[in-house]
Formats: sequence, C-alpha cells, structure tokens
Amino acid sequence: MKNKYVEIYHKLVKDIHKGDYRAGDTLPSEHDLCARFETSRETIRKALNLLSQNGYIQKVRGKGSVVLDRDKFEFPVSGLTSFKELSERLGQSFQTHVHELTLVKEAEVCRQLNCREGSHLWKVVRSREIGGERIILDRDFLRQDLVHDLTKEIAQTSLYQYIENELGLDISFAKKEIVVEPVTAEDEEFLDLNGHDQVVVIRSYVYLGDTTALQFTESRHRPDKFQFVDFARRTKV
Amino acid sequence: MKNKYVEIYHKLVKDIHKGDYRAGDTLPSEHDLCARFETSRETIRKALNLLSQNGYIQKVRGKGSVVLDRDKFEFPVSGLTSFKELSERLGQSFQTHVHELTLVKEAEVCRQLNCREGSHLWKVVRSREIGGERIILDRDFLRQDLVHDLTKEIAQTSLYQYIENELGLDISFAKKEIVVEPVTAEDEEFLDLNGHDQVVVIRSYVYLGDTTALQFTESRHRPDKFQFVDFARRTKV
DNA sequence: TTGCAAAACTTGTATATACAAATTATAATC
DNA sequence: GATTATAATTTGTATATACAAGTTTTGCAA
Repeated sequence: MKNKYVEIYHKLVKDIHKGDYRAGDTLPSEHDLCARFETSRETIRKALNLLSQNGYIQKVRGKGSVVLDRDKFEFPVSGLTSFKELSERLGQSFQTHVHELTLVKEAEVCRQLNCREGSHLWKVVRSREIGGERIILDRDFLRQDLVHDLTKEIAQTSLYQYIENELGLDISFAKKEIVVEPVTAEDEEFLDLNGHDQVVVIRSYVYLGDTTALQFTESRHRPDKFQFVDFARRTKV
Repeated sequence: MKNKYVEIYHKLVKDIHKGDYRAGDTLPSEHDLCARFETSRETIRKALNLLSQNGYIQKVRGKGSVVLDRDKFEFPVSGLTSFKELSERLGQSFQTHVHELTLVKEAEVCRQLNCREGSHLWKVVRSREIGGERIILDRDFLRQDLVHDLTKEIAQTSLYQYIENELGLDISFAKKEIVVEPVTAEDEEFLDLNGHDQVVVIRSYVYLGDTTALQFTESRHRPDKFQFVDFARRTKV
C-alpha cells in the first residue's frame, strides 16, 4: 500500500463493491478524480487501467469509465488464486488433508523448473474437502533451494501465504494449462470420485518476479465441481 | 497501426518470434529503445507494458526486460480468439458445418444480453471438424439489431471477421465460464463423441467497446481434444 | 419548437522532467 | 586477490503540458 495509484485502485474497487457505483454508471471523470485524490491525471489513469484490466470498468472515449457487471464472474479462479482464498470467498466449510510431504529428486520436473537435475524438490500431495466431499487433489513440487523448510502445518493452511508473507518471495506470474484426463489410481485413493472416470487437470508453472521458476502444481478437480471463470480483453491484431 | 506504442509493441513481438531475442535475454533498455524508435520513454513503456501483459516479457527493476519462454503456451485460446484464428495456428485441416441459421426469440438469452425480450436473435449452430473428426459444437446467439444480415457463407468462414471488418463493430471484451457437463442429444447428433459422455462447455458473453452486449456463445468440446492455456499475473492484494 | 453549429467535457496519445529504487559495473582500499 | 565503497545503469513513480478524438451539452438561428 505504498504506491499512490495502487491505493487509489483499491479505494475505487472498494467503492464499487460497496455499491457506490453500480453497473452502467460512469465513474467521476479523470479530472474529478484528480481533484478528489489530489493527484495528477496520469496517476489516476494508472489506477483506472488496473480497474479496466481486472474487468471492473470499460473506458469509453468521450464518455467516461463505465462500471461493468462483475457479479456473474465473481469467481476469482481466473488470476493466481490460492485454494484458501477461493474457499474463503465460497464461504463453505473446507478442509485440507496432507497426504505426502517429502523431499524428492525428479529430473523431469527439475528440468522444467530450470534448476539442477540433482537438486531437491518439496513434493506435497493434498486433497481438498468442501462440503464433506474430497473433490480436489493438489500435487505440488517446490524448489527446496528457495523454500528451505516446510511443515505439515504450513501445507495444511496456506502455502502461498507462507511463501509470500513469511519468506518474502515475490510470486509474480504463472503459465497454466487446463485439460481433461482419465482418473489415476491416486485420484481414486484420495478423492470421492462419485463414479466419475475423468478429472479436470490444471497444470501451473509459478514464477517469481525475477523470472526464476519456483513451483509446479497439478490440481485435479472432480468435473462436476469444477468451474473456471475469466474476464478477457480482445487483443487487437 | 496508427498508434506509435502499438506499432512498437508489434515490432518487438515480431522480433521475439523471429528469434532476435530469446528466452532469458533482456531487451535493450528503455533508453536504448527510445533512441532506436525515436520516441519518448513513456511511449516505450506503454509498448513494454503490452508485452508484459501478454506474457512476452517480465520487467525487473534495475535489470531490464527479460524475455519469457512463451513456447509452452503458444495456444491462444486464452484471449478472445476465434475458431478460425485457432485453426490457422494449429495448421491442421479444418472444416465448419453450419447446422442451423435462424432468427429466434429467446427471452432468457435476451435478458442476459440486455436487449428487449421481444427482439430477434440470430441463432447459429455449427460443428467444427479437425483432422476428420467433429469435435467442437458452437451455439451462437447474436443480437439482430446489431448484426442485421447473416448468411450461411459468413457462418462458415468467420463470424468475427465479418462483425469486425465488414460491420465495423468493435469487439472489446468477454466474460467466459468453463465447466464440464453431460452430453446432450444435440451433442450426440453433431459430434463424433467417440464414447465420451461428457463435454467441456465454454460459455461466453461478448461485449462491444461501448459495453453493449453483442453475443452469447456456448462452445462444447470433446474432452480429449480440449486444451485451455493461460498466462496469468498475480494481482497483489 | 426544431435543427444545426459551437462550445464544453472526457478520454487517448505523445512528450518532458525529476527523483526513487534496484541492479550492475567500476574503482579504491586493504 | 578479495572486499568494500562508489558510480553508472535501468526500471518505477509522480507530475506537467499540449494536442487529438469522441461525446454531450449549450446556445443560436430559422
């Protein structure tokens, strides 16, 4: 909360969620916002660009910044969101079971994370229980040279929170892939599959701000409980 | 191609694809790019921000703009990409079958597109054949007050191209949802399901630059041929 | 009242400057 | 040679100005 334009962004997001501005309304003009926040127009425009990128507003030249209806996609699986953040938004009772927490050497994963083939990786296998059913199986591989110590308690609460807040690592971006695959023996062991013979698999490579790879994650979801919601802007060719 | 910073963005994208800059390299500094393109630093920074948003580079303070490895996610299903653009990238033989092209009144869809309940909608049902198999079923609803005329030929080639280039409508953003659902009778009729009893469903609402809703699309994919690849930046809380 | 033109307003682009913060290269010192 | 301090390089933030382009409002004239 040190940058002025990020602060203004958060303030405006809060105002929209509060209902001060409703879908279809226009925000105050950039000029007015300059006066209100006592700052320059470029700073206001940086804040508005953040709102635009995250699907809160659509800027229309000559008109203003029109507030969009985000209700329908208030499922933030889109960005880089942790299971804990997701569950909290859902408001449902959830539970994490840690099935494995070991140091391994996986040459293939090492190669994809750009670390030495002989180096150690944390392997974490967790199932996620929501509403009494185990519907998500997470398999994580983390570079041990970046995350030295890891406990069952941390794996049970929030990996991301530990990595970002405790270790101070700067998680910055991820590449992810979503596909559908047949269930494995491990899926059958740790999930309540309810007769399903396929799972939705989200594979992610997570990177730090200095572009070093940190983590590979495979998140396996029971199909009937899976939903991915996204806001996408058309990239003009 | 009128804006300077968009032009610079395209030039740099082309250079990266050409191999002038490889993954791990740093681009020339902002100062150097100013000199090369004979422009101001802010203009260069706008171009670099586009590269960053689209996953081409990661900016590191004090260091420079590091080129990322986009090879693994060169599947542009992520943005707002049409089937035609997708197929061309895949380089495979593809074919579109138009099964239905009618004017209908669907109160439910009208409501979600924010148009009068009585107004007409184009309903387009198409199957997509790739490599000899019909694996995608697209069901489109378009507002007829915005797209007056529609022919089978247009539906067979590219709706987006017609809408953007011929009609001059400015497609700007979309909300989309990805879920897995059981197959319907229509799926069985128009798709080569190959024994699958579930399909991946992508529902999208497409909007114009002035925030008016244009289109609702339901794209149903055979699970084994479905892949969604995404680049996501962590939105700092 | 109606219609048109002008003005005012709003966002978009381009440029310039100053300083902060992080990294890297250089030089000096031990 | 190794370490440390300094300088140079590079990106980040904040501010300011000027003009372009699209929309809305105003006001004048018929």
